[in-house]
Amino acid sequence: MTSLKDVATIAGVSPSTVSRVINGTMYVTDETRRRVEEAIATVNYRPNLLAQSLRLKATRNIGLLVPEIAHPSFNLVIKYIEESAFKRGLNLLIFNTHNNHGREANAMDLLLRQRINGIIFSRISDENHVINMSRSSDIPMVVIDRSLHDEKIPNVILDNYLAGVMAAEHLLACGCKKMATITGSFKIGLARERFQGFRDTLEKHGLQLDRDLVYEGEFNFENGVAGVTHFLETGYSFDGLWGQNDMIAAGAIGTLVRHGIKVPEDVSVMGMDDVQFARMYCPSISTIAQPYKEMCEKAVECIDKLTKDEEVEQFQVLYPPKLVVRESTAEKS
Amino acid sequence: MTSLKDVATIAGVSPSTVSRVINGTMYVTDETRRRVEEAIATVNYRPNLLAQSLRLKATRNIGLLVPEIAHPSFNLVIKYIEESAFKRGLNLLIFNTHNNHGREANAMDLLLRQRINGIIFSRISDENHVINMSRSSDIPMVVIDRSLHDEKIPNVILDNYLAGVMAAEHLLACGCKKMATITGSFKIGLARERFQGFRDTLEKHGLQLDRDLVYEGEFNFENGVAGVTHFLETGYSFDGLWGQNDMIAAGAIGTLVRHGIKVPEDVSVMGMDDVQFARMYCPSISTIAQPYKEMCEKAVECIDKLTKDEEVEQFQVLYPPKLVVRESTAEKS
DNA sequence: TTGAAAGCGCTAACAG
DNA sequence: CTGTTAGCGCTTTCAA
Repeated sequence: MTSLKDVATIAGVSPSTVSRVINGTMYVTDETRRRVEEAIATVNYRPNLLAQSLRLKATRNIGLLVPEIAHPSFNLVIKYIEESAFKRGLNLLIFNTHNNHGREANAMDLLLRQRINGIIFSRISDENHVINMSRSSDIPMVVIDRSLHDEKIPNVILDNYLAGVMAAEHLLACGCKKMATITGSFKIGLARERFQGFRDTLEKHGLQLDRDLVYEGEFNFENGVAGVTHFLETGYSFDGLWGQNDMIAAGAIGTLVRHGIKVPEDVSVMGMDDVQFARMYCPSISTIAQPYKEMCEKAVECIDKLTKDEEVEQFQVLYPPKLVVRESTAEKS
Repeated sequence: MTSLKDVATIAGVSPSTVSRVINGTMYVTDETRRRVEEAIATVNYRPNLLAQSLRLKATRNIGLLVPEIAHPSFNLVIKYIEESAFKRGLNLLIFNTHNNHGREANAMDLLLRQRINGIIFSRISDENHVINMSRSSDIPMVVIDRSLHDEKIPNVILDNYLAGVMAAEHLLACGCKKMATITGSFKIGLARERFQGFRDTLEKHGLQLDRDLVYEGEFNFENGVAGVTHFLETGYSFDGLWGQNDMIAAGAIGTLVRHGIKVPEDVSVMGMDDVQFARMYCPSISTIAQPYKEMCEKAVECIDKLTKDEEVEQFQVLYPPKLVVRESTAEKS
């Protein structure tokens, strides 16, 4: 590989001059500039980013930690983070943490040691050692998707309570009288918040949420299947159902249909997130969309600002969800 | 950040000794080793990977270029490449090329300039300048998913012709008499190969594939919708349909069902890839699975071998697809 | 406006 | 077994 030094020799100038031409850091005579540019072109010189980063103590790479790459919603997060990073000339390093503290710590270590420009976590674990690692470094960090209560790290998250409110309101608007819900684990804050928004809104409209129509489990397809199966086995009937994400909703709809229960005629079913397959499902899934694109853009913007030591206006940015009505819900006739 | 030099001072040894302790490159007295390790521990020293990489002219990072991060099948590719990379202590840089030559070239440039350890392309464009970039560098490269005819770059790809054969055979086994197929663009080699395998197999069993029951388009959901809509509008009927990927199949199934045509009772529908939502769909989608996990593992293994200047046994590794039978196909009663 | 020189943090001869 | 030295490729004072 040709180095800056080689270019300098060819152009008959000093290395510093070549550097100045490349980075435009100082004024250079038109004549010298021309000679340098010519030399660069003839040997097809490309600056070594490693050397540059070592010298400047900074890279143009950012790290993204997700609990599961193949999860449809993190899939969107990865896509949009990459997109925003690209726009700002940042490259993206991805780590799948599998919700595992060791993996998380390991990824952070690797990133910090490469003088990463910033780290975006979705679902940081609240294990102390990870937080401590972040504290002890001065690398910009942002949490997306799940809130973390640490004054130093900005949060870019959804208003999950409002999501619950909106889900309840839409099902009520459809004329549903008896609601069920299948949730993620209540150990996770956002599952509780979504649930509270949902329950509070039903109560406000004089509808009590039956405890036996609440099924708590994982944020996956199987849990949607398990929830509906449980409701049917215990003989509980309902005409409105909210799954706390689209995979739960898909499992629920499939199970209802396989039991000869029509969606949306007999039961209106809603999901959440608006992942890609929600619109491809049959029936297509009504859902509460997360503004992933804006949230990801914001997260990268935060990294950028923190890098430049600018103030990040709000410590916690709360994004409003959006209702998307499709086929799986309909007004009772 | 504390440097190796600091550790050396604290331990009262030379920098090289510290380096030797860390890398285990040479024998060091137990006593000195202890002192160095103690010093490392007290200041919580972590070697700077940038400096190390600059010196060694190599990183532990690899690059992955995909045409679309949010595409369900590339999603799996990303997941499994990350997994295989992690197992080998490699970090993953991701670029979304959007099938765009400029983006591709830009990503390669950025990667080469960081002395990336290797690059995995899925869907490299056959534009000359990208190939030329790869030729002129000595960085290990591998193509996954779409074949590239260049003697220097190993290919890790599926036997797409066989996939077509298997799809045809399964539909025949279901007792289908009149076949339709919705394909990706025939500009893409793998779409042609899949089609040929499908058509040849039908002919071998004495079934001619009706030209009017072949619909060519994009590899997406909309194309599945468009294909079936077209068939129905032109009055062509069929009892077996193969969509060349699962999204096409999903679009096709949804459109059939919405027209009151039952799947699989009236029409058996198959997809391809076995992406995540295939099993979540309703009806769940029978499909031709790609062994993504093994393919990704192979791709990373190739990078690893090429890095060590080992020979990569085969230039082109062809993987066999696998039939996965679910609800969307069934034997005619 | 340009060049010389130092140094980012590390490793690897080469001596001893 | 360990220290000294040079250098990976770049940027940035400082001086001319």
